Amino acid sequence: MVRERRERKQYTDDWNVPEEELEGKRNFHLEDKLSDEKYSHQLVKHISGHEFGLAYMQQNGFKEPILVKEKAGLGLKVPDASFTIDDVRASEVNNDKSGMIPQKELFSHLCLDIGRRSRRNLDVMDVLTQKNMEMSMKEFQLYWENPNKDKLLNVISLEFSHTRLEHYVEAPLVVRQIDWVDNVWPQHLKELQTESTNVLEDMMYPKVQKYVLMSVKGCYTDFHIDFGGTSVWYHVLKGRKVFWLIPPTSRNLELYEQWVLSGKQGDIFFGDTVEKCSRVVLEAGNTFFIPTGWIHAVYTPEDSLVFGGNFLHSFSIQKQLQIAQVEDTTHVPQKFRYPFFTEMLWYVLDRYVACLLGRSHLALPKEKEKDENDVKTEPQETLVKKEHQHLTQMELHGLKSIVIYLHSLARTKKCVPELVTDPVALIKDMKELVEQHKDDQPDLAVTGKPIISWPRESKVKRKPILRKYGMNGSKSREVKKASRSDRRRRVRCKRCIACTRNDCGKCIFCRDMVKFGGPGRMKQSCLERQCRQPQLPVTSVCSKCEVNGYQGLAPDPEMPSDLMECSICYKILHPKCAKVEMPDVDGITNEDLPNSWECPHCVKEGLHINAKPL
DNA sequence: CAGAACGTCAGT
DNA sequence: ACTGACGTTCTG
Ligand SMILES: [Zn+2]
Ligand SMILES: [Zn+2]
Ligand SMILES: [Zn+2]
Ligand SMILES: [Zn+2]
Repeated sequence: MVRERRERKQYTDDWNVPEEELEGKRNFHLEDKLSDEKYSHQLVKHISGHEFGLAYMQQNGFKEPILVKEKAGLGLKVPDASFTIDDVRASEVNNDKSGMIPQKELFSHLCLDIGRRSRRNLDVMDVLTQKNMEMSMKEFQLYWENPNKDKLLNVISLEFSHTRLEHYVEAPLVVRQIDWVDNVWPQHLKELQTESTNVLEDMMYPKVQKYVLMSVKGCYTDFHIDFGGTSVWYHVLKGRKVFWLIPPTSRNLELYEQWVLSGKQGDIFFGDTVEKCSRVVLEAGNTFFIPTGWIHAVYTPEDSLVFGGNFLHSFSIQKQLQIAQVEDTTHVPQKFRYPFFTEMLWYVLDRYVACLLGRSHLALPKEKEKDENDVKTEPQETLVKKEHQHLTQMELHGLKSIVIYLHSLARTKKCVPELVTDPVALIKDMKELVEQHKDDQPDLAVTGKPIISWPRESKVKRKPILRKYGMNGSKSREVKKASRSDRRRRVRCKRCIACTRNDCGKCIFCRDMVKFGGPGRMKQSCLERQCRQPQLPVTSVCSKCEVNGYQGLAPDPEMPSDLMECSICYKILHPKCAKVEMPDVDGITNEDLPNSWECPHCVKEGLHINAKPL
């Protein structure tokens, strides 16, 4: 992936090279490079999806490209390959389910959706002229489906987070565990992101996590290094790809700089100027991982569809910083670089200090159960402390180099995020952290557990008052577990804080409501109005005596029902009626939910032990 | 009866 | 896991 395909273009722009020279194309033949035996030696590590976890990372770091042939075990989610538009067979065969959208359409629907929602044109590279051009998603779809193409167009910088497509794709688990965007960047900032475009001004976080690449046969992307020293995951959904790979040794990076600055990219196949260049073929279904700084070129031998993403992480920090410096010296414009690269470094320091020393220097908005008040607060005391956690050498050295790197920046280029209240104190804490960990043992650092991550509670904030309505969790055969349909539906109490609020008009359910201009299909309560004490319907009656919860009187809104509903068998009873049947056992009242207990019968049966959490 | 919205399901 | 869609239940 490249943030926006720049390649040569960036430099031709800057230097104002006449058009004619651009038309010159290549002075080498790709066929030679595709077959030449001198690229045959392998620099790529082949491992299984299960092996490539966080522990692998902590053990080995990520210094060589990794090829995983089968995605099983990676924790990667991609759409079914039948997604692709040319799987005509699927669309013909699936006539069982009537009224279904033909599979054939799905891919283009999704891609169109990207275009529609972002109101943005695609950045498309014309392979022959190496020039970027814009076109609408619709135009590209026509091109893609047209069997008689008169030129080579390549889509390699289409980031699709915050589009419909995004939910079809999840990065491999390791990546999600180490990606700084997921584990370092303040969550609330990322959540503010709405635009699906990659316009820097609208970007609230480094939006580089999910790319789709669409390339027709013959496409070629010349040698480059991924922006900001990012690593890459790269899954070939359909088609095939050929990579030429060059390790980021100091010597090679130096040569790379020269090659880029020479402006002679079209004349020289960069792979021929270095000592080692390795070629690898990726088949459909393969997942490829490119480490920081690896210089690579890509050829597309057949129409291809690829999902991938870029990420920074803690196991190649020094290299990442080194690549950032390469970008400096080759004058790569900001818009082609990792967004908020330097800001991210500050956040990294804070995250490590917060997670290991328990002191955060971030002024984060506090989320409290107290409702109502969502205000900013001071930097927080994170009271997470356990036994000593060992850091890998990679992390330790990396963190040190961040400090040095930030220190080396000119005052105006330090990019301290506003949220970082006291950068000086932060640096000081980091130095203390490094000191504390100077004797950390590498083998003890291989835990398979992330050191830095956000508390996973963000979503659980909304009280799970109605814990899991249906569901038994019990395997026991003959348990006369009431089928879920027997469960009495609850209704809002109309008195709690939530019930007395007004519809917010902004949440998904409000926006769905007809009164707010929505289609009214979801038919759900406003999120702000989710009842804290859902009641049994006033029409409920005891299953034993068939009297309601109000001594047979008319329901009084002031008086609570005296019926109890069993959270296990769902029977509704007066406690006194239950007592008659089973005098020796008491029910267990559930404090979280009004009129809820585990009835004496279920308690006696010991069924409550099956009450699984969640 | 209309209006609200609960719990569940299927698709992603 | 997350979300939207839906049938149905509940209230007044
Ligand atoms: Zn709302
Ligand atoms: Zn309520
Ligand atoms: Zn009764
Ligand atoms: Zn029961």
